[in-house]
Amino acid sequence: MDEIGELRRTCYCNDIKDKQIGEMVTVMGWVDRIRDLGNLTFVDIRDRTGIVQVVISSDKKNGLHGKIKQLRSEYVVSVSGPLIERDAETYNPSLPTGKVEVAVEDIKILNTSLTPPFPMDSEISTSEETRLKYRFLDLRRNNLQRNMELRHRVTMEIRKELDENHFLEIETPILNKSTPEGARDYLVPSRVQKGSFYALPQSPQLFKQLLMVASFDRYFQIARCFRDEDLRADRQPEFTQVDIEMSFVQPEEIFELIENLLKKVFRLIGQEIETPFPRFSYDEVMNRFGTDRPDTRFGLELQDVSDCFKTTPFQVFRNIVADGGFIKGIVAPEGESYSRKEIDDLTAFVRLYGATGLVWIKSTDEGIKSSLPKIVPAEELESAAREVGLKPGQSCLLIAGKSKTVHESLSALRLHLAKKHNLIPPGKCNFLWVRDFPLLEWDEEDNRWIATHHPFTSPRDEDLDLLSTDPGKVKAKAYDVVLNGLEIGGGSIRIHRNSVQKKVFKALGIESEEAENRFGFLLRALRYGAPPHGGIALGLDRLIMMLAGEKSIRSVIAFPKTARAIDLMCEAPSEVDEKQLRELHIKIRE
RNA sequence: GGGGUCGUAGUUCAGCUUGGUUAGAACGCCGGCCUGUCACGCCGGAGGUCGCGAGUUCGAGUCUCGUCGGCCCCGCCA
Repeated sequence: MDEIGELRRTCYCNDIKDKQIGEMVTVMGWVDRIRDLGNLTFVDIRDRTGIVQVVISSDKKNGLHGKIKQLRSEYVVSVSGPLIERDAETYNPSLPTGKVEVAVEDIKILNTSLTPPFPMDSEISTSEETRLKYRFLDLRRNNLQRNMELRHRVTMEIRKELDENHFLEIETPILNKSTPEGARDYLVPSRVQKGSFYALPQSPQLFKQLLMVASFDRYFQIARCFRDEDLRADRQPEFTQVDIEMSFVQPEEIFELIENLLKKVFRLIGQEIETPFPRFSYDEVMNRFGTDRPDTRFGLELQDVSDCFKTTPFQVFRNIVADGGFIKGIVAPEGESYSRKEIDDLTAFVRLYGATGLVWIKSTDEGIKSSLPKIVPAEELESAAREVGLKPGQSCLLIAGKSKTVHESLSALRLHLAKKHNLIPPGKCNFLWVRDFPLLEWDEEDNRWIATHHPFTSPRDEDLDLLSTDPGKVKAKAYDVVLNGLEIGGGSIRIHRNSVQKKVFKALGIESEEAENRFGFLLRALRYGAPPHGGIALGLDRLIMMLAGEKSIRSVIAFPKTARAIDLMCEAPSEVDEKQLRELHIKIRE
C-alpha cells in the first residue's frame, strides 16, 4: 500500500476531457473495472464525476506490472501519466471520456477493499435490505450519487431564490416542548429535570410564528422534522421541510412565491412548468375526485347519482341517501366492461378502503343492466345512466355509503383504474392548489372537533361567527400544493389575534387554562403586536423524489430507515446502558 | 395493531404446484492464458445453517404452524 504524500490530484475523472492531450494528469478514485489482456491492462477509474480509462502495458519494464496484478474492485488508487488520445477505432462513444485515456506512468494503491457485497453498477438490481445495510456502498452507486447531487442543487436553488426575496434563514430548536396534538412526538428524556421530556419538532410551526412577531417578516428554514408514526414509501420518521413564513401576506402572494420557486427548481431538471397553477376549493376537489390531493393527469371523475335513488324501493340505497350519504360512481375508461373476476378484484380493492360493496350499471343494446337487485326499477337505472353520461357499451362502477367511505374508496379506485388502463401520461406534471379547507373536523372516536390543519390556522373572516354556531361549516385560510396526486406542501394564514385564537381553542374544546399551559408563550406573543402572517412548508424529500423520478422517498435520503423505523446500517435504535437509564431516571418495564 | 408479498451461493434468481440420488444457473470471487479492451475473451476452481424454530413424514428447500427481517398497503400520519 502507498501513501498519498505530496501527490496532488490534478482533476476529476470526468473533467479529463477538458484537458490537453499530452498533459500530465493525476486522477484519484476507485477501481471500477479491470480488463487484463495479459501484457496490456485497462483499468476504469471512477470518482463521483465519472469514469476514465487508464492503460498499462508491461513492455516498458517500469515495474507497474506487479502492482497492476494486485488491483481489485474498489481499491482506492492514484494514477499519474500523460493524457493520450485513443485511436479512432477504439473510441468508446458511451463514455464522456471515451476518446482519451491515461497512459499510466505511476500508480499508487492508497487503500484496498473487500469485495463489495453488490456490484457498483446501479443498473444491477440488489435487494433493498442489502443496500441499506451497506448504505455507504449504495451511495457510491450512480443512482444515489445523482439523487444526492440533485438534492444539493435543489436546496441551493431554494436558498438562493429565497435569499433574493429578502428571506432570512433562521434555525429553531430541536429540543422542544411536547404538544400532544396531531402526530406522535419523538421524546427525549431530560437528565437535569427528572421525569420531564423534550419533544423533537414535528415542524417549526410555533417558532416561525414567533419570528414573525419578532418582526423578521420573511423567514425560511430547511428544517428537519420528526414524527413517530408508521412509515410508507413516501413517509420517513425524520424528513425535511422547506419551512416558510411571511408577514403581511394573503394566500395569493404565497402561491406566487411558491410557483416561482417551483418553476426555478424544475428548471434544474430541464422542465418548464406552467404558472399560475389551477386553484380549486376543497369542496370542488372532494366532489370531483374524492380526495384533497387529486391527480388531474387523467379523467375518471366521480359522478354523483344519489338523487336518482332518493325514493328507490331498494332499501339499502334509500337509507344511505336519507342518512346524508352518497351514491357515486366512475364511468369505466373506453367503454370497458369488466369480467366477473375483474369486478371481484375491484370489489376486494375498494373494501380495503372501507367500502362495503361495488355495483355496476351497464348500457347495452337491450337497455340498462346492473348488478343491483331486481326491485330497482328501470327508470332509476336510466336516470342514473343519464346523470353520469353513460354511452352505449359503457359501464359505471358505483359505491354507496357515508361521504368519507365513498370518497376515499372511489378516489383509490380512480387511481387504480388509471394505472390498470395506463391512463397516466408519462412526463406530465400537474400542479394545483387546493384551498378553503374546513377549519375543523368531527372526530368520531373522541366525540369532539379537531383542527384539520393545526389549531393556529386562521378561519376565513366571513366564517368567524360560525365558530360558535356551526363549527363544521367554518372554512380555513389553508391551502395545499399538489403535484400529480402527491401533497408536496401545505400552509395557511395564521391567527394573529389573541381573541381569535381563544375562540378557536374554545371550539376545539381546549379550556383557557389548558391553552395557557400548552401554548402560553404563543398567546402571550399574540398580545404584543403580532402582525398578520402566514406561510407554507414544502416536503423537500417528496419534491426531490418527484424530480428524480423515484418511487420511494428513501432514494433521495442519504441514510433512510426501514418500514419498521430501523437503520439497518447502524442498527439504531438500540438498547442503552443501565447507567444511562439511571441518569435519565428511566426504568424499562418488562 | 392488521393484510399482502418476498427470504435458497458474495449478488440476482430457478427449484416449492405434485416431498425422494450429490440443491442448479448467471454475474461476482480465486487461479491460469491472452497487446486495444471497455459487460473483454478462453480454460479451470472454490463457494450453501435453503432466514430462524417447532411439527407432519421413513424422508422437508418443497407441506403445516410459529417467529424474525425487507418491501407494499390499511389503520396511524397531513
